[in-house]
Amino acid sequence: MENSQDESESDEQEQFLEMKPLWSLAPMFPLPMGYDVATQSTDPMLVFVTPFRPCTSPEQSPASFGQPLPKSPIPLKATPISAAFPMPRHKGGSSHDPLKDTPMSVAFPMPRHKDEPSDDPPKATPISAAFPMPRHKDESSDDPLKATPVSAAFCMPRHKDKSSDDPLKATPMSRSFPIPRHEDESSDEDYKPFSGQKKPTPLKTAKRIQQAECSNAANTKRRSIQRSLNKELAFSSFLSSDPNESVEEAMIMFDSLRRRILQLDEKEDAGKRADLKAGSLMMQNGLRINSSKIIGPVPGVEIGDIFFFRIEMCIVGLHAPAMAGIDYISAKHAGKDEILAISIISSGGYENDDNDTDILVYTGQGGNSRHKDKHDQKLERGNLALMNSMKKKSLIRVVRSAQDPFCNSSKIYIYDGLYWVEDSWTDRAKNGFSVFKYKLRREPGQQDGISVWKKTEKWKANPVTRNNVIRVDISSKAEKLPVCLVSDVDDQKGPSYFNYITGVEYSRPLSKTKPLQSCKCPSVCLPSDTNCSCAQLNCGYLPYSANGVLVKHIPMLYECSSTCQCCQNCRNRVTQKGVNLSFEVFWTGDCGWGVRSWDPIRAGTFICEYAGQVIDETNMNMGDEEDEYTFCTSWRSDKVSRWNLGAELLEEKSDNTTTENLKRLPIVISAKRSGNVARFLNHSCSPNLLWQPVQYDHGDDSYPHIMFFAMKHIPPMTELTYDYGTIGAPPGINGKIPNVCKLKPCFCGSTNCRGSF
DNA sequence: GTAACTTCAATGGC
DNA sequence: CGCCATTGAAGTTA
Repeated sequence: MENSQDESESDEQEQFLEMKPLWSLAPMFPLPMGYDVATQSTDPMLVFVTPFRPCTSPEQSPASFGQPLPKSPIPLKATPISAAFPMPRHKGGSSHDPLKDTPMSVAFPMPRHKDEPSDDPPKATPISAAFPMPRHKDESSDDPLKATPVSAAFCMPRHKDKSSDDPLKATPMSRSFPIPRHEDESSDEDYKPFSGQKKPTPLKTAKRIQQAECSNAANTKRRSIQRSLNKELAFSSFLSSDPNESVEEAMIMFDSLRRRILQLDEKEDAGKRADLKAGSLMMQNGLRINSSKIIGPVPGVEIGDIFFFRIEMCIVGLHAPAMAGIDYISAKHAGKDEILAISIISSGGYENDDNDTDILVYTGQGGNSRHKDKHDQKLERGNLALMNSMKKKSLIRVVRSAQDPFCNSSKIYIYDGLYWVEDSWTDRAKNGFSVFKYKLRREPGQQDGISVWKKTEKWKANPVTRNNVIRVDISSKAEKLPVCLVSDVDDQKGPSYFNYITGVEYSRPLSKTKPLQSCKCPSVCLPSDTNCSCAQLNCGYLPYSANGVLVKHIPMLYECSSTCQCCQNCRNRVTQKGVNLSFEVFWTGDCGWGVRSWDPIRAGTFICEYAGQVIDETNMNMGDEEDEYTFCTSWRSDKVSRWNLGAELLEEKSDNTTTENLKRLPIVISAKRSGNVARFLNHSCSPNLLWQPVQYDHGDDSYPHIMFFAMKHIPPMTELTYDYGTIGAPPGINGKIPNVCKLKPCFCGSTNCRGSF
């Protein structure tokens, strides 16, 4: 994986090569950066073994060679544009550029919402108040607030009374500061954020109760479960000063909450709209970012970032309205006499499907309510804002949507950067009423967004259309989908030879002390069935959501086994069914070969197993040299525990058992001679994958399968990485293997990079 | 196909 | 005018 590439070790490799022809295409190559390969060791994670899977044999698939591609091997996700400020307009118009005129204004905090939680929720409140805020560059302003900049900051729950210091008036910026509140935290009731009613305000108590009663009566059958956050835990979140990290944390927290709420609700047979529950819980607790509306890029959100729910874009400040497709800044807050559009979401209804991804024809809003009479669209609200933006040549963020390839009923939203309105006219909708149309053009010079999707969709349909393919399928059909080997850089022929297998191979028998789990559930295991013995093993819940995503990281995950009575469609069988994504192994440059996916990946999705030969740590000797193709469990990233944070916020008390109980396992897996795509996963200090021990085919818990899952939503063509390193390498290994502690320089590029691993 | 749900800007009362 | 409670608009999700 990382740096030292295969190529480095020539000697050994040659031997391998000789033995197997297969796809030996890849002879060795010069070492990339001069590392001494021999010393590289990875040390890391846990490991273990599992049942075996036959090694696949190698019949090679015909390698196809593509033509040279432009080089930019990796679409870096650097933050494009200036992360902080809106870009200068392009051609004419600069003078009108709203941005220039009033830069600050864009950063104004939005008006608060009256009923912020503060008043009532004794429980809900505090949280955010303590967060430091992330800063970003706009500080420039002369704003007195200097200290903490701005907008980027989290919005906190505010309190209404304290008016005097009300930020609004005096210094707009300040609003975004977290302000701890004390007083009224205690309100009379035990408010739970997501009760059926809307946010209560004290004065409305009577009405609220009334509403609640009504709604309870109406909902006898589908109970709405109230949940609240554990404040103490919430404190620890969002501490980063880096907008990218803050956004990441908010997104991770949201989905963790959402998955856990769904899991809890399903157990009580009341699951519904967990996205809204998680979202409003965060909003009401001030756990959101970039709440001040701004024109231009949103700090921490990059072009190409994907979202699976509308409310996610609201939480990170990309697009505030919960439903409306056009977000705009009101005249008052913009300090102007007109409202201006700041972002739109194209849901796909009118998408012109030319391959021209720089143009978007967008339909205005309104006139199409299902509950009221249809009518002509009016030039007001979003429609008016877009018209004003056209006149001012003001930039607008555009979010496009695509069908989720793994879920027919859902959509994925892709942030595609800045556009400006070039033209507008009225048109006649199918229902006969008139609608506004706006032609938007993408600002040139931005990194790829939706255009990446067009390419990957084509490649998925036919991998040969991918340029610079070295081999169409290095798995030789061992995987359900081809694993493409590509290099957008000349001179790379491929990694040295290895045998592609999809699982682990054991060198000695596993302990049979513990019987295989076997539930008696008929058909499929159900979340509400408290008798399911498999659910009991997994801390009392089915570990996956209905769509197969991992809910929480747990010490050991037990999937249903061959002795369970449930069928293959049971939701508790996920990793045992193998890889489901279209991967490509590509040349990264500094980090050697890496892995990325042509599919968009939702947080919690199963990625792949760490396949290889299981070596018992205690049996390792000098001959078993640790190298970059070795997996062990010594290093655990703290990000893994943070991945569970949202879920833990819902618990009555914080039991850190999940993460604390993780013990190092004796298993060590070597993927040097045999392995799968996982052997090419690189290290990153800011990883997007985590590994989870999983058992389904044997009872030896010291040697579980090591399964990788996505920690966040991962756009197509983004490198997949996990955090591993030598820090914390087991003493046993250190003693036996020289050089194991030698750190390798890290090129992950994340802001919190440790520099080496 | 329907039901249930959200946030925010605008409005209107005091 | 300022404050704030209420209303209406917008569409997504399962």
